[in-house]
Amino acid sequence: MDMEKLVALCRRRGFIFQSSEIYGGINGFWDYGPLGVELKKNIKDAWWNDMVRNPPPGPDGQEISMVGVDCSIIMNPKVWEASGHVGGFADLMVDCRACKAHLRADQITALMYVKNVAGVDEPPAYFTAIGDADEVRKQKAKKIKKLESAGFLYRDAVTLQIPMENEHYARIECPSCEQIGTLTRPRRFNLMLESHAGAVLDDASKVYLRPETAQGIFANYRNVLDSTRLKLPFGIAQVGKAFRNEINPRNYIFRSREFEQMEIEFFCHPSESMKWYEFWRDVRKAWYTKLGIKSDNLRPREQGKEELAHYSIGTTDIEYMFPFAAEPQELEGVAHRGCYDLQQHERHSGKDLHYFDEEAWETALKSGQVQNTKEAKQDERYRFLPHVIEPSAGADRFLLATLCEAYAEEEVKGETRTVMRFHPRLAPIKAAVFPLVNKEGMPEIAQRLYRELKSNWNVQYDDKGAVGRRYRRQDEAGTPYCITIDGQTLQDQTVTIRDRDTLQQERIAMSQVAEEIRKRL
RNA sequence: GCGGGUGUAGCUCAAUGGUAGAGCACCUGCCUUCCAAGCAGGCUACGAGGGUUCGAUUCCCUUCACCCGCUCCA
Repeated sequence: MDMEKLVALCRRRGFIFQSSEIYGGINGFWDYGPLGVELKKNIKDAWWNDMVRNPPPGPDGQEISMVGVDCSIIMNPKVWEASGHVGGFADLMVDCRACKAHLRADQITALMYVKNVAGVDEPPAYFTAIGDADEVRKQKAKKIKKLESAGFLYRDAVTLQIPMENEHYARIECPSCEQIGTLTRPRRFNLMLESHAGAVLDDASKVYLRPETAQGIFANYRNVLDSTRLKLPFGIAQVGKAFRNEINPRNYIFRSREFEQMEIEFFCHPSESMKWYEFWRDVRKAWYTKLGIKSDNLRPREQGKEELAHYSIGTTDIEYMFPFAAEPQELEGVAHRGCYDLQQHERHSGKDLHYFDEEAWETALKSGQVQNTKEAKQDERYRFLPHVIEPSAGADRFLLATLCEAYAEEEVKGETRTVMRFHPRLAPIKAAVFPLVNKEGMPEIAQRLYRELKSNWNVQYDDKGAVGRRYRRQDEAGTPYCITIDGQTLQDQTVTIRDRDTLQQERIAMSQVAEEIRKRL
């Protein structure tokens, strides 16, 4: 599939426009047009319905408790200190002044070689490469051999995120162009977008646009618990905008600076966390398949140990094989975050975020296993920080996958037909109503049917041009059903319903149209 | 962020140092009884800013956006 053709169709049909296009656009920001907003809304509604209001049964067939929140985009900046996004947010980066390479400091390993003459070290030599010490040895084998034969000995291996003295740092070579002393010192790039709340533009008024919706959930975890009578395990969900100051937005809407997330934080007892992690991983993958993503384009990928965030016990990326990339790209990450987030917020806020399992406590008390003392209540069997499973999905990324998956061109009677094969549940327009010709009372009947249907669904009426052209127009919009009022309708009150994918028409009673659409959606 | 490329109508493309033309699409009307038919008419463009020039869409500079490669993607 050709991305350029998809982008052109999305623009032509009003799915996606570049933001601020009349001013030349702005890198990393996109607008959804009339069809795009319907598609996106359907995606978010499907997620909310299938995950929050009516989630699938849990691993043991039990009902799952899920509730939602909708938090502010701007929060107290301390939230981002606790979450680690301020300061620790971005990786340390180094730039090469000579070859302009832009590299992650922690991925560059430097091997130090020193020649010791009469108890005094000569200036050291460094060899670097992207990767671990073995990688450096492999890449620089020849040079190292040469140096060793000159009497230098291996002394140490460090990554560039370790602070270093100036005279040493000046002898580091760029792993890309191999020039010595051309690397800048490691620097942090702030990937959070900033603003100011309040009239005065100073550091005290500095606020951040949230880089993820998750922290709003953690910050409200206590509130939700106290206001709902929820018992562990349970999930809190949120759909909303998030912002990241991506250095290099690319690939259409895949990596934008403003995007929408659909996130769940599922809180459970530590001993059950692996079970829930596996549950959500499987549920989330199945959800994409159900909504029309072919499973061979969908790759769940367990992250390797070296990729994992330091607090995570396990993470699965659900990846999709986009046409613009050779490797599958992440649609959603299902992360086992342990108790990291609640622990961080407990430390930074000073508020108690532990969960007290009253049921377990009562049971233990009744059976005489414990004494009713303050100390006993502190036992981690009854009082603990819940573990968290986080399925975090990108709404825009799934929308893009949906577009890529739906796009099809095919030959119909020597003509090329372009059709968006959306899952009917996601299709922006559910049905279109046509009078076959604009006479003999057909438009009036068609209008009446149109008005009836649009009280339930997004439906279009079209009487312009030949009927074949109207069908093709709806194909590009991905409308699953087209209903045509023809001469026979005047005789027997039947209409044809045409299927987008098979092009087959079926004749049904006009009074049954709404019921038929409901059945098929 | 670096290197390369591109930027003329909604789309695909053309021409030109003297302010632009076609096909498709779109709109109006006629015609049309099932998959982009036909006829007539119509709308719409030199990405932005600056410079050179009597005059710039064309030459130069800057900038913005997009594409490809590298890098990055907490």
